[in-house]
Amino acid sequence: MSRLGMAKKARSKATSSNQRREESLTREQIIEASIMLLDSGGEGGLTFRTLSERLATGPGAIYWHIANKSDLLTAACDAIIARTMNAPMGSALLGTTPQATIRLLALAMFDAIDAHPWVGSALTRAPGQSPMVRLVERLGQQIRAMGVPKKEHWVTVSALLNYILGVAGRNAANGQFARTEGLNRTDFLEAVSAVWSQLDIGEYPFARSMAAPMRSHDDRKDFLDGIDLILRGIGSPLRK
Amino acid sequence: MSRLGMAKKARSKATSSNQRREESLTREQIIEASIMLLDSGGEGGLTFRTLSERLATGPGAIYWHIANKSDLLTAACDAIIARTMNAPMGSALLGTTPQATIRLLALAMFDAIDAHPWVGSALTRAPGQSPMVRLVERLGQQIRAMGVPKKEHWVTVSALLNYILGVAGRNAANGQFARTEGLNRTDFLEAVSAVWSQLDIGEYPFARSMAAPMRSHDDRKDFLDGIDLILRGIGSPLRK
DNA sequence: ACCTGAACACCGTTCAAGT
DNA sequence: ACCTGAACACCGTTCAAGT
Repeated sequence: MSRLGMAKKARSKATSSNQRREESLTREQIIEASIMLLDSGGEGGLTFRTLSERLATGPGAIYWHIANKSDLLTAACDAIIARTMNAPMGSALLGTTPQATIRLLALAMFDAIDAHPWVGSALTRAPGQSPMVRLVERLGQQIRAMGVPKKEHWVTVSALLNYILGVAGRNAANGQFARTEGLNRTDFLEAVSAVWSQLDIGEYPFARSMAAPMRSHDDRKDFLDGIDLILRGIGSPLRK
Repeated sequence: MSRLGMAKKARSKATSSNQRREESLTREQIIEASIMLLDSGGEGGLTFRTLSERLATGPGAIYWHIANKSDLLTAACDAIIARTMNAPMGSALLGTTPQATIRLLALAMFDAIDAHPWVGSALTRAPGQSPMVRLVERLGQQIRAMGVPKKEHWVTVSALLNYILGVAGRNAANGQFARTEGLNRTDFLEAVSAVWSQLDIGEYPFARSMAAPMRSHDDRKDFLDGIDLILRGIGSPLRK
């Protein structure tokens, strides 16, 4: 569309009349375009062909700047996480308790993954890489501030991290699944709730009883309640 | 290989001389073969072509019994979860505390996802479907038995579920990632730990301090410790 | 140094045609 | 009712050839 034309013009203009400007494709441009494609088209929306169209080049050009698709996904994911962890909530955090800060961090991640659902699965596929490092660092500093003994740092950060990524990822998957079926999230939950409410009462009594809360629940609120549950566990003495 | 030949012979023999035996491909056969392919070749190992080779048919035949690949993955996933939740740990569970039962259930899931790493991501992509129902039911019955008030059932089951699937999934992803890089899990953790230990100390002090525990930790033990952390939270009174 | 774009070896899925 | 297998419209990735 016009976007393509503009990109092409901008680049050729830079090449012809502006020497100091980056004349060539940059890694950042590629990642930025990837994020837009992932946001609008889901995981399947990012293709070396659509991407190169958007950047007004050939598919081969991208491989000069990026190793492969997995590399590209990790980089896009990292960009989102970096933005989220460095967001200007910084000042609001000072002076409150570490618990409150953890809640804010968790909520920021929840909202980021909600806005960029593909981040959920990308994070799982890139263990130990830079997106994860950023997350662990921010959570860890609050765990330290809470006075959790060093021996428990690893378990504590792992419990929080996995809960956050687990719920946020599942929430995002709900949204994507709903979109695939052509429903909005409310209608989707309505539909799942309807199915659960008709489960065999002898075999699935508990799951059946979850149909009602599923229909009326607030994803963000429940997410925070779970964080509180874990924070409570962190604060409690060991049972045995 | 010989397996292919055998399958072919068995089916043609059934067709020619045994009337009551299933002459045609069944959904179960397809799912079973899919599980084997997924186990040995990872997510990319399941292909309609490899699958139909293994079943000694054409790719089109599978579509008579299965809607599409997503349907196939969910069905394979459900088969694993069903087996895991109905495993003969049943008798050992009676008479112990609900907490102990939850630990056993969680560990069974951890081991199942460790043995079938593709289950982790398949579960995320099929929210609200039958695999999930089975899990929620088993966990929920124990939550009831613990005397958790009804109002907290939803949050509690969601916290446990997400922790279990989150950690198990991440653990499985570690294993797969390592395999892709041609390492075993120990060497992989060693490598990640080495990278983390060289992070900038000003920017990532906490993540850096996690390098050591990452090298020496026991995945299953840490997983259980996290479960205990959450169980502790469930047992504690609300803070405010 | 960076880009082009055709080519390769795959995918999931469909569908006329068979039995 | 169930299967065959060629065909379609895609993928990610490579690589000779260009500038």
